[in-house]
Amino acid sequence: MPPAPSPTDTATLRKVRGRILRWYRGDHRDFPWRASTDPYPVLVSEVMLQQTQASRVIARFPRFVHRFPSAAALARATEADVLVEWSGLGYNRRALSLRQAAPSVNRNGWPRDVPGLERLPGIGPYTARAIASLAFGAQVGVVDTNVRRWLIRRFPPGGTALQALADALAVSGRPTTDWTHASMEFGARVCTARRPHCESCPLRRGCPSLEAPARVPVRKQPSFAGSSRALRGAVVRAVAAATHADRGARQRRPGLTASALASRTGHPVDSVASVLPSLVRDGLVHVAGARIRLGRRDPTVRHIARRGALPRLESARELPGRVRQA
DNA sequence: AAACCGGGGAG
DNA sequence: CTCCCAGGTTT
Repeated sequence: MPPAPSPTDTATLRKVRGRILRWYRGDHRDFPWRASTDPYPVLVSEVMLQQTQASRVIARFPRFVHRFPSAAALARATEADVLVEWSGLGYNRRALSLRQAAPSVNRNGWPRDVPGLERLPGIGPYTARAIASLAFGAQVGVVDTNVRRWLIRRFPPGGTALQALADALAVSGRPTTDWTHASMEFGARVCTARRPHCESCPLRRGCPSLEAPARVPVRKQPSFAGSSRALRGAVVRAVAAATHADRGARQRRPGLTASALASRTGHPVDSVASVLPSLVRDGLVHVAGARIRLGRRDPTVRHIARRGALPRLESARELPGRVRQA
């Protein structure tokens, strides 16, 4: 007698995949980052989308790729430029990682497999698989918070790791781009976190969570209001805004004093000062004299300022490299 | 494993 | 108000 079919046998997986794809092709949102499979815009959008609602990325993604149209352009930009363009998106360290990844792909080309992609700064298991799948057509499952939720509800923990389950669903012998978008969008719009739309779900038939969908716990976060993260964010935003304004005004002494920062963030100067060391350590700001400036200290600017003269053109590559963190 | 890292919108 | 969001890095 043959063994009972596993709840995750091939036929079931194919059925689930087909239903979600059919649902997706019938009705899906039109995001700007779905227009291209070029790895650079895919990378930019996926980093922006980390822990950030798609609705908030819609307006920012086109601006960013217009300002920095290629990995080469991003590599040429200063950290301050990138932070200004990133301002307001949150998790500012993402912008620095992205900026840092650019010269790497310029020198070495794009890593085409997941392990290679994961070695780029700011790219973890999710983003590496998203790029591999969306830009290079790799048959790998992409598990974001939406996919994780619907997989757990449709295939309650049965010993199969979520990643393996997602991988099995992705293997179809055909391009994975549609499936990857569909899988995430299904979780975002149908199998939602709070009140899933079971009544109109394409996976109604055979779903063990039908009508009694469990809450799938997400990583919990400390409260944001009044936190040091909120203060850090306010400081970086204020410095970025001042930097942006200085560019327009050809200001020769960019940056803000601590008291100006206190005034613009509405926090006591002591509080502002208390978060500066961590911001400096992260490379989000640096202190030049009495002013707080955006990004890491630029060694070439320091060199120029000290000598009071422009360096010769060919000496640019001999200038000291950026100071490594201790 | 737990802490840290933004900010905003939905419920 | 709480919860959640196309996560990653560091300790």
